[in-house]
Amino acid sequence: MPELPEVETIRRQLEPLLTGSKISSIEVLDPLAVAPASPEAFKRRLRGRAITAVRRRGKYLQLELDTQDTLVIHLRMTGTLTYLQLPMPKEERQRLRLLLHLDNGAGLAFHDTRRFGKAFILKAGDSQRYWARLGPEPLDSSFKAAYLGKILDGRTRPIKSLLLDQAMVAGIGNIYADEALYRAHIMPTRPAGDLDDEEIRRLTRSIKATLKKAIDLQGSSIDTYRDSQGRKGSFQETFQVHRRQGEPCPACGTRVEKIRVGGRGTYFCPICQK
DNA sequence: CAAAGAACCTGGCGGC
DNA sequence: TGCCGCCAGGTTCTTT
Repeated sequence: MPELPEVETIRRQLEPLLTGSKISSIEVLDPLAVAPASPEAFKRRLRGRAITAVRRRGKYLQLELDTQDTLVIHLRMTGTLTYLQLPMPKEERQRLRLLLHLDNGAGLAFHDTRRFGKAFILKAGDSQRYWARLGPEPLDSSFKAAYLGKILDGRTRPIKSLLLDQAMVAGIGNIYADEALYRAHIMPTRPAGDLDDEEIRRLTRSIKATLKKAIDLQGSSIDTYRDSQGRKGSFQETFQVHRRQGEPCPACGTRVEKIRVGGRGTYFCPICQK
């Protein structure tokens, strides 16, 4: 579920709450959440550590530690991170995978219904290599039409599949790929290498504008996404096409269609997008 | 090497 | 009401 805007929303909320606080103890309720590390090894590297910074790269949240290690968390489809006062009410321990106790009496809870989410410790020496796997941040100034044009060149995959490839651009997922392509008036199925310069410029601008607006609205809550205080985002109320099959296109009134692209449900306006 | 498909999990929903 | 298949915001491994 959570894409760049959702993870950034959580990051902004947690940064002032976590920076400078110390992890006093750790509960690993689901070993799968920290696998392939053992719960013991995971806890050993975290216990007693202070959090020095809260950052984000793509859809990954990074809690930097005073050891120079980083606690990395990926929420995948259904993960949530909640900041709360301890002890937790019993009913909130449903589907709890991980709980960090902080020295100020608060806790950071990682819930995850589908159990795809992961938490792991990245050692300082492995950091550079690990993050180099990802493409640039789409909101950075380094993400320009010239870069996008270069990576699209010669590729036959649908443009949407390429936007979802984290090695090309980091942080875009199914929601924002659909919304950005609609905004750029480009069909999700277009072979990436066929886009002309004007379309590439339009797509670059659309990606940035869509993600910025989504951050302003605290992300999208279709089903399970919640921020660090358990609240929903509101960008879903502004969806133009995503999850709106059969409803009218906001621009021309034509019914929004749904197809499958790269195995993912894909929504578009057959008139406005070329 | 690029691209497509399956696998990893759980739960909700529609159809029968 | 019960069972079955399909679908879901993501990533990674395998196959073609």
